[in-house]
Amino acid sequence: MARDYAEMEAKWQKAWMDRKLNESERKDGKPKFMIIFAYPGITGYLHVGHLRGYTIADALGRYKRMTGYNVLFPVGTHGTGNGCISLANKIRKKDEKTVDYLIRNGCSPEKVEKLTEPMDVVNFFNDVYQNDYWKRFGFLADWRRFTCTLYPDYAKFIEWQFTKLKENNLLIQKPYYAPFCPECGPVAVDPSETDISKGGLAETQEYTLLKFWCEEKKFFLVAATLRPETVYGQVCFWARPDIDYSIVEKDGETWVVAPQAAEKLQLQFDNVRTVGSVPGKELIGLMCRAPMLHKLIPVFPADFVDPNIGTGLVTSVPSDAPSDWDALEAVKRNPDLVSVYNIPQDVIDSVEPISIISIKGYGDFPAKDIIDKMKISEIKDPEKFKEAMEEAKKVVYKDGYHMGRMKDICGEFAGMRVEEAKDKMKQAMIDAGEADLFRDLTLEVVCRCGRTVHIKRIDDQWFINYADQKLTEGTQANAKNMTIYPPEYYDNVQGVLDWYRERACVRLGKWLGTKFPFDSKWTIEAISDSTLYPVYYTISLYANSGQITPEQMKPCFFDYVILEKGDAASVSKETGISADLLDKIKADVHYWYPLDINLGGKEHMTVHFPVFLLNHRAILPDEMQPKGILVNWYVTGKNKDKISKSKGGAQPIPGAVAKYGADAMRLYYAHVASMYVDVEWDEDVVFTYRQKLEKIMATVEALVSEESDVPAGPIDDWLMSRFSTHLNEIRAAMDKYDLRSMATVVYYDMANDMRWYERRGGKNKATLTKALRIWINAMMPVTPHVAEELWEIAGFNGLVSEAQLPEADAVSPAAEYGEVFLQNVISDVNEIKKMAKGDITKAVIYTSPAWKIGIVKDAIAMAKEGKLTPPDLIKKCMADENLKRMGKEVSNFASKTAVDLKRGSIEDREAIIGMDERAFLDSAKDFIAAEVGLEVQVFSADDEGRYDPAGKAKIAAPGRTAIYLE
RNA sequence: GCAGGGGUAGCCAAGCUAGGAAAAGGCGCAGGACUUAGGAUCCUGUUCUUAGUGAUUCUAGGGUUCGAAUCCCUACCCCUGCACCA
Repeated sequence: MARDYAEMEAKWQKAWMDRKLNESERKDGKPKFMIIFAYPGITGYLHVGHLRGYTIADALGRYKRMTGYNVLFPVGTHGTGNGCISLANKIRKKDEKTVDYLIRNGCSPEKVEKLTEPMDVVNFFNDVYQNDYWKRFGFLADWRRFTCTLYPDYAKFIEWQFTKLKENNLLIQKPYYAPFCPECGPVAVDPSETDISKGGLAETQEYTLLKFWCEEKKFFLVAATLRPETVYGQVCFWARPDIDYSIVEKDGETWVVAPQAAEKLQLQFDNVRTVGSVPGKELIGLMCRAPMLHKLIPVFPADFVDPNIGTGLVTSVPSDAPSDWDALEAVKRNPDLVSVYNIPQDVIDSVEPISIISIKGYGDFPAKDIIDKMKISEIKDPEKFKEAMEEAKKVVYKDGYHMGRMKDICGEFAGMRVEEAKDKMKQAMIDAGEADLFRDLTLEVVCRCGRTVHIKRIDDQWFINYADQKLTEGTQANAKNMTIYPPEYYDNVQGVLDWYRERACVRLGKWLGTKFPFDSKWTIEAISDSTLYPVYYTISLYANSGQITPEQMKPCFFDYVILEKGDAASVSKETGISADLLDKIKADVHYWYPLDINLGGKEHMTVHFPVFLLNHRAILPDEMQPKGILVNWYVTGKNKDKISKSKGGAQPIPGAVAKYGADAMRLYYAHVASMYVDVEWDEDVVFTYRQKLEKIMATVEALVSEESDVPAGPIDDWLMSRFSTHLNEIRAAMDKYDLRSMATVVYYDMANDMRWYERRGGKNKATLTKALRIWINAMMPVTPHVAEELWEIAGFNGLVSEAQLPEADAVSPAAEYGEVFLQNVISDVNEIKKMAKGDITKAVIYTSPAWKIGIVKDAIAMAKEGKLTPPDLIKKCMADENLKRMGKEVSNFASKTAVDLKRGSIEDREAIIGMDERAFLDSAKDFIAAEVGLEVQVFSADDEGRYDPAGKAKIAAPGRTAIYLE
């Protein structure tokens, strides 16, 4: 049967809106629950992966609604940064890829034309996120409170937040080295490439600049190295003969570096200027004095040197650097050295590798060893050769760092571990004026504007001092009192808070965001303006409705409504907001806060969540500290990588909803795996969830349209007990926010029970009505549209989204046990039937003899007194003359019973004993016969006239029938 | 490097913070029912063995225990985050 999901969804979404279910109002005295998901940054269209966490948040909110809470689930977006600026720029320039991307995701060409201003982009995506994603998924979010970090009222809130940080002495200034675009200012370099167009994997490395004095020319050749500990192994120096180098003046010294490096130096040091240039080939053959060694070494030509990396000059340590080893071998065979550069042969000959570091598993020259081991000399393809060299470098560096020890030749550093020597030698050379520090990126990084990004020193950078000890400890203490899932993160967050240091909180350049209130040349950066914001959702309602204006939202306003500082009259006077309204807002803030759950993707574990906690601790009082954090893992692409929003290719959300229906997607997210593992996106899996839902809908429809009304019997008791059990399971699971377990119960266990009830002939109207009310209600959090539809079909009043989940009745193990027993009998018969040879037409079932029941009863009684042991039980049995006559059979059974009872629960055993198996099976005889396809006879093992040709009956025990087939 | 997570049957995935069921559930596969064309539904089965209560399994190897997928140790392998990125 084809269902129009879109129509069904729209119908119920409208019904919810009409009833204003999503609009959360303070209800004094009613318990509240406030949940948010970490709002998304506006970087383009979202994909099916993002909806995982959002959907879970909505489902949790809905669950809380149906269990007595007044729920607030607000949403917003984060537009800070330059994503929207660059997107608008690209659109303005009609960048083909960008336009394509927009159109492919459903933006009309006319609309694309209009997205040329950053705020247009912001507003466009704010609309897309709310209307095309969240509303389509049926979220009961309070849209009236929607906020965006670029709204003027939000900015007022951020200004206030920073005022508070400053008052608390948590803002500090110090120099900082940042990736910097000459056009846009500092940029974020990270794999998601939000700010940049190339080089997201680049890292900032700290090089040691080594100064080599060249007496002949009166200048320093300056090399950059990552391994200052290897200076004792320097034997020569590499320069590119085919490029020109720059001569720069720095603090009265003359340095030679590649022109690219000269540019970078100017960004990181004062008083650097380029004063001339020198061709690389003129450097070849010069002798220069190596730092630390204080020995003259020759400059040799090398073409592996990259002028874009470091200084474009390299000191050579062939013993430990594979490329140096390789280049040295090559240069020694190069006749140009003598003929072109006039280097004396004895100088060339004197250059020999020096062994300086001993590493377990390597010989004197680790560089040579790794080259041999990886058989790099045999690689012909230049690209692959280069890659192999890189790999070799990494391996030998890493092994050297961890396992290496400095050899005796290394002066005062001899015997030290490399890890330790590295810093000490670096510092020694800096102190001696032979070295300096320099930072560079490992890859070329290009800003979204097209300019190349370099590291720049920024002197007056503002930081939030997250290293503050009191703040850290206070935050850690709060985190210990919070509900944090998964449990690993509960433990882990303590350590994360420990290593949190000062964090840059503002940046220069053209960025969207709030201006730094103490110096407007700075803009508050993206992480720092998204830490305390959940509390703002309690206020945004009033700004959005125009009851208060940004101009009125002065610090004293926030002080009053959030921190309860000041008095209404004077704040009212200063802001122009009526005292009544001030008090109303204040009451709202303190009704909804603290935040109960902040849910976000796992990427937030070391970024957003810690600063979220820290800022709350820094600014808000104890009673407003957050209560919970939930972390969700990703939906990944086929190759286990995160589905990238920028790279496209992922299923656009509106298409997926149209194809599978919102509820199938919701069920998929809730049930496909634990929240705490990554899931590979697979449309076929979503489809099976859709089928599952359709099956359930068909089942309910069939049950509702059932005409007959069979009187209630044991199977009705069974179903009611099962549903009570399930209600308990649901509540237990949701106490741990375990949506997946809850969904298993609702969509699988309960569905199976309904099917079994029907199979057993259950058709009692009252039972069905009660069961359906529970079942459909339990579906509401995960599949609200389907639940509403079924709720209506079943004839229940109102909206299920407003209904309260019934409390569980008492669970009856006895009522549940009968069916378990029955299923065991059937599966045993089937099992034996499979094994038996020949035609089987009849099954004879024997129930336990009375004496065994008696023994179990005795055993239970003894167990309850806590003195059940096999010998005692046997003794008691043997006191009975009738039992004694059966001897060994009795003692065997008794000891087995005693052991069994120690494991299983006594309640279950009592349920078994409490049942008249014979009567029960008699009543179910026809059902068994139909299930196994055999004629069925039932006897008690005690029946005198039983049919028992194989003598099977004696095997029968309570809970376990004996079976004979023929 | 620093910090952390994990290896479960053909696949996905529970269970493993409280040790006691060949190991939930789903998918896939096989057989059957129904009855038909739908990416159906419903039963049954899906380690080996066997007229059922047996044997061997949860990366590998040790250990603790009456008993371990679950606790401890070792090895191998995989993965994640790491700060002006939300």
